[in-house]
Amino acid sequence: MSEALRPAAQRSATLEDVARVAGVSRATVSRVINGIRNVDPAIQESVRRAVASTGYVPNGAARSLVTRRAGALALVVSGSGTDGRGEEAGRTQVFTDPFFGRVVSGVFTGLRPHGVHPVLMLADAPEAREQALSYLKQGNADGAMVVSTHADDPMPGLLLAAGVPTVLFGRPAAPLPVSCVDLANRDGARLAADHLHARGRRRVVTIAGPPAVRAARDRLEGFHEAMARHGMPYLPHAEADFTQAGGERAMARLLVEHPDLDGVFAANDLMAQGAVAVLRDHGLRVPEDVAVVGFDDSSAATAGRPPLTTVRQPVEEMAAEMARILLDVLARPGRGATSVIFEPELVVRRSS
Amino acid sequence: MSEALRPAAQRSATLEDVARVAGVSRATVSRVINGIRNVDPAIQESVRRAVASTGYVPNGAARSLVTRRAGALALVVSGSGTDGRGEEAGRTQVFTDPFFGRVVSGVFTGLRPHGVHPVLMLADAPEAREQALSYLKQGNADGAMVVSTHADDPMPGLLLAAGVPTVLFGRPAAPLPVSCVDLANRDGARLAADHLHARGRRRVVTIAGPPAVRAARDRLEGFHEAMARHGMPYLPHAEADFTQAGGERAMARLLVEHPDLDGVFAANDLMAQGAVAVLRDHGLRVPEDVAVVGFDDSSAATAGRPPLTTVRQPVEEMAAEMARILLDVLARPGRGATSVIFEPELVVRRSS
DNA sequence: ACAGCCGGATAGAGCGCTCTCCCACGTGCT
DNA sequence: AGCACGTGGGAGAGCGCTCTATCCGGCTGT
Repeated sequence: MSEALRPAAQRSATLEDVARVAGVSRATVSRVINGIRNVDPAIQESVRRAVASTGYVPNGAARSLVTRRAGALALVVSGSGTDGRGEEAGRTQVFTDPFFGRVVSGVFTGLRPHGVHPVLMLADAPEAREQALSYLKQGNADGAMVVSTHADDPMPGLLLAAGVPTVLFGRPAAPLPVSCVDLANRDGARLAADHLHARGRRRVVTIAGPPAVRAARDRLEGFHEAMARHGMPYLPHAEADFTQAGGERAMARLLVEHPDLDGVFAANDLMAQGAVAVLRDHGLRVPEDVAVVGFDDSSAATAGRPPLTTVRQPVEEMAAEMARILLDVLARPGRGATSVIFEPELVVRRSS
Repeated sequence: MSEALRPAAQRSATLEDVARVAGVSRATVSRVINGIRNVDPAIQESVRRAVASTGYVPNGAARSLVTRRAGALALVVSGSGTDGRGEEAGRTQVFTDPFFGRVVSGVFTGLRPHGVHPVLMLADAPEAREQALSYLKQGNADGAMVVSTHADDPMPGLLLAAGVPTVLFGRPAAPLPVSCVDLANRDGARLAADHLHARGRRRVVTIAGPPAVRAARDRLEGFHEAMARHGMPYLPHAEADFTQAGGERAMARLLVEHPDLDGVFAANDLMAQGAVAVLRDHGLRVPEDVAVVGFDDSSAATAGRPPLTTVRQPVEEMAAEMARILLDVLARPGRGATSVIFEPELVVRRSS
């Protein structure tokens, strides 16, 4: 909480005041304001006038106290400690990733019609996790949408245990009875594999995401599986951290070991972009010499030269659906966990 | 508010319960929990045990009701309607911009030590503005940090009128008595101008941001002013929307009219990145044929090839300072508006 | 030894709202 | 005429917490 404090504003009007002005009871004013039950139109009108003249605004805390709802939902960015970088640098990394922006955008889409606002919480370290958890238990938000990066992230389990209604972006690693939205990552990787194969690429490498991230593993496995079906059981791969710089380093390493490669699949667009940059640095042409396929179809896919062929993940839609599911859980509790899996789609651009 | 609703969880423990278990009064428990005034250590201990055994968590709404503090602050992204694009597309654009991510990161830095969480609000249209405003007036957040894109944005004025403690990122267009953080944009542009001039560039063009954005105007004017001092009173410029695609279009236009240009200053890195891409598409080498200087020093500056020379705007620090100022205003109200202006810095990389 | 203090704990009055009763007054049916 | 019922409105009991005023008991000072 800290020492936050509203300035000594003059006492603002309460229901009581409005009731007095309108010459009715508190209950009636409340009814008009919340649009509940029938109230004589004439009285409604006079109440409305009283509201306007007093400049009345309902007090959220008082309302929450009795309704036991906060009218806010948490958007929790969880997992991912600061991998060696400075604390803030790691944070900037996370929030600067187009993925995060798309999630926020989608969440707004899902929440806006209901007048609910997202509270941003970062649970990247044990104490931050505790803080976030206690904030939620205090009832400051009615539920949580969790974007969890690491598979072994304890946050979903903790939230579940705390009885906080929760929806995840991405299937949980451990089998938890919790709702989620996710992408068919393996299928997406297969699309990329089939495409590279169809383009005649036979010396293909992969830049994978962190193995601790479930989506990263699924993409890698899906890709390898599909390639195996095309008769290529072994594929070199390097791991990176979903950042462009990481992608660059991985690409450089792969080039040393496999100078004759002719195709690259990266587990996200940022890394693919890094790969393209390094390939060009080495005098290789994309796509003539090396075809590159990314994943996500984020803004990074169209930002670079050439624009990336990529596997589309409809992050905004997924996030909006996540918000809708949570709202739904809150509206009628007690129903089992649901999950919505989105289908990926290949978007062919000039990098392959 | 909508129909959000907590699930029928079993009644959680209240202060009363804890008091009963510990065999003391409610007031004493409250004191222990809030760490206020002297309480006998032995009693403190037994209260703590009672808290643990009951799993007590204070109810935020009840506390807010009496303390008149929410323990949350709003981060308002204001202005910028959806310029023709779809509604969600525009939102994604805003949130995907590295600038937004850096602001969020900085806000966390400033807020974390105080256990306060940011509530994200988007005020991009009249009704959204109303919604945000009423949410704030209800006391759901104790104050607002506003990132306003357009100079004629009414939000700061409305917040001020509503008595909501406010701090702006960027000076307000109209002279309002409101605290803010900002960058010395003109000085930053001057650094860019001096640098390009020192590099011997004499046919320089500018890709400006939307004239409705104050920072964009300041950068343009500062640049022109400095160039005039170097004996170049007239410089062609094109306006764009701070996006990479916009930067590309602007660059293409400028190339048609001024095929012999040898220097480009863009009002942010995203547009600079677009400029580089288009220059290369035209077979021009950066920096040999054309030197490019961006603005912000965002992740986009180091993402492309070549990495951009740019004017550093310490967005994270600025946002953290904005949060600190707001916290300060809340802690001791009634003091006049303050402003903190940050100094830009030239970061020379390979694009110039 | 008694007034005067003071640390330590309690009682209880709200904070502003919602919501469940309950009442008064028609209306329609038997 | 009598009764059930529906409809519009009021009274008042909390929701869980903080905080002021108050009380209690033991210690000091003269």
